Amino acid sequence: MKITLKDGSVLTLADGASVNDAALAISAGLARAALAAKVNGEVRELATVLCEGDTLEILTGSDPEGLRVLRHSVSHVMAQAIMRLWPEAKLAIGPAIDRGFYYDIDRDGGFTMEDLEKIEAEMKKIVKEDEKIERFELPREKAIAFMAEKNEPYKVELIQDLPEDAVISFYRQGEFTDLCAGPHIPNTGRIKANAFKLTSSTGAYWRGDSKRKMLSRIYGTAFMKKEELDAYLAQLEDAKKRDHNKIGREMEYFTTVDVIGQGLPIILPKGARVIQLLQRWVEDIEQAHGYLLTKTPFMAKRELYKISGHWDHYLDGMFVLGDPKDETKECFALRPMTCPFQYQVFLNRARSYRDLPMRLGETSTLFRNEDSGEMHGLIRVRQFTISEGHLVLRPEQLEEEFKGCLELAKVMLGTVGLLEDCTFRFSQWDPKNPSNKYEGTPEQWEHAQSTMQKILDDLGVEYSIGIDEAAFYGPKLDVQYKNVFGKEDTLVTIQIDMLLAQRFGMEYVDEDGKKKTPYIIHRTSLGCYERTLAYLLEKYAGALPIWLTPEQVRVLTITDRAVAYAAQIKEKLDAMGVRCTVDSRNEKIGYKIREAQLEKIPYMLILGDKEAETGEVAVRDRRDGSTANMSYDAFAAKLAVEIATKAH
RNA sequence: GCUGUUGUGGCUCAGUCGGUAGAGCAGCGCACUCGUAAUGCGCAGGUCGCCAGUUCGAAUCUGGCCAACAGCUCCA
Repeated sequence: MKITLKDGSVLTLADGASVNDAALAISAGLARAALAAKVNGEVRELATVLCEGDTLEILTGSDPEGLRVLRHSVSHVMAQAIMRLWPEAKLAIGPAIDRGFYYDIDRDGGFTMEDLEKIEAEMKKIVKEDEKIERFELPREKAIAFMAEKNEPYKVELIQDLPEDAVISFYRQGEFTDLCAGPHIPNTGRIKANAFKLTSSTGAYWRGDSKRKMLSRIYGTAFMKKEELDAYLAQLEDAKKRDHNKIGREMEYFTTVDVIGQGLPIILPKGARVIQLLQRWVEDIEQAHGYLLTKTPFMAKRELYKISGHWDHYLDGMFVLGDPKDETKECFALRPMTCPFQYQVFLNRARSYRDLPMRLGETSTLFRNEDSGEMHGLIRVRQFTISEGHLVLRPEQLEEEFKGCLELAKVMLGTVGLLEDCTFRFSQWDPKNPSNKYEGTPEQWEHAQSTMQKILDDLGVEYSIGIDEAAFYGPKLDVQYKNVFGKEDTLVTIQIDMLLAQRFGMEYVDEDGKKKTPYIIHRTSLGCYERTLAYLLEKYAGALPIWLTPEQVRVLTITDRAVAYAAQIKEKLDAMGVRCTVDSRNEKIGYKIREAQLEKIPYMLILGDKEAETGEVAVRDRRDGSTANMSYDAFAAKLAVEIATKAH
């Protein structure tokens, strides 16, 4: 028979040949490195028998899909090791994930780091035993009985929840058998004993449901070569050095204090300056894009939130002042969003279609009573300020205005340098959501979502779909960003809302003299300033682009004789609006340079007798430590260009 | 909220068996006036996260609470 390989070439094999035979026919080296294969586009294992006309791509550790198969098998080996060490443990699920794998296990007391070492040692034995990994299938009832007999209640539940017609497969290696759809590598010996590592142990709810039991999850990762594992672990360590929560505190951008409370960071002068720069910039750009700046209260009576629906959907997340249940007394709540406040601007008087689109922008501080375990540095806090905005629209303006919002957000994210690492998520409702989260009719949702989809497709936006990620009033386009630990959060959001205008009685008089209900877009342009600052610190490892950095230039004197000259230079820099300080302390120049370097100040001007005499400045560049003597004017010109172009 | 780890001067950390706290850096003072990543000497700084309990005696043992970190769940 003939099969087609990835590069288009045709391989002739005996009938009944397997993927492994094909790999051997290509080269012995490939057969040794092979972990799985893509047959007609589907990931299959090496034992798969090929058919005439199949297309074949052999997968090794250098293919992401091959690595996934390997890691999935390593998770089985880990489960086997755990069952050898602690036979009373109960297995839940153990998939491969982006950076490795995990297995959820029910065992009293969880696992300590010492336990992980024991497990690793046992895993190495299993690798050495080189057990064959074999697949077999069982009919539903037998499969349930099999796992019940093994006293694996989680596996029984998993099988029971499979569709009636599902193929129920198992994988066996030595004495260990696990319920699993596969595919897997052919034998445990193909795992490199020095190229996997168990990285952490933590809690995770059974089936991701916080009402159910918390199991112990062990995370690990695996590669084909020790060097790849070492490089990965080194890269993780390196990423942690960029953690904004560490450098943001060390470099004095923010801090937290016990007596103020969780999720309420103190933004220190450097952080406050960066946020001020961002806010001014955003407000100015939005003004240029036709936004009207508003300033609305931080709190309102309970009645406002009842109209908006937040009282019903969001009460737990709000800071309430007063007794929320006592209807005889006034009760206020700090705002968790700006929508109903900003709508009052529209409602201020009767509106004409000529007023639309009405683009309202506000640098808006919000308060959300997050659960105590959710706070994280500046990324997840209880009080934060966003570049909020609401656009009130005629229906036919929706598409163009949505595009405008996306373009604006892209320009801003691009300017600060974060756009290249962003991904887009189309957050949709889940009509099956059991907790009655969503308002509006299926028709309204269908309309809002199909409109958004059309816009996204027209714009050629590459996006993933997030089911059950919508707001209660409409679908969202979320711009997502990952922190140094790989955890993703929303940076910017653009939402279509076809419900709230009606609830607030927002209307406009159309050309035909009839009153109509507008559409609304909720959007942010640069998102939450605290969060954006956090990501900027991580992206640039604390060395922010020069237009944003709190201190752009530091003037360092070599001796007291240069102090007067330094003051002259500073005066000139001040006059051009450069953020600059003079370090005229009586310290050695190396000491001052070291400090400025650690503070990641872009330029140092080092001034001594020579410079005072010639009227030049010695410019030291933070990035490479290079120095060059030049006239002040030459430096000022270069600096002005870098700041004006917002270089990064 | 849940699981786990952690909490000692501003920062990084030491502190043995329960006997009342120690270093480096930073800060302050003095001397040095120095050419591209740490000059020397000296001084000061802590209710050991908070509150109870056990004990003759608690940084150390027990409990509760608070906060920080990672993960889960939730979310901008």
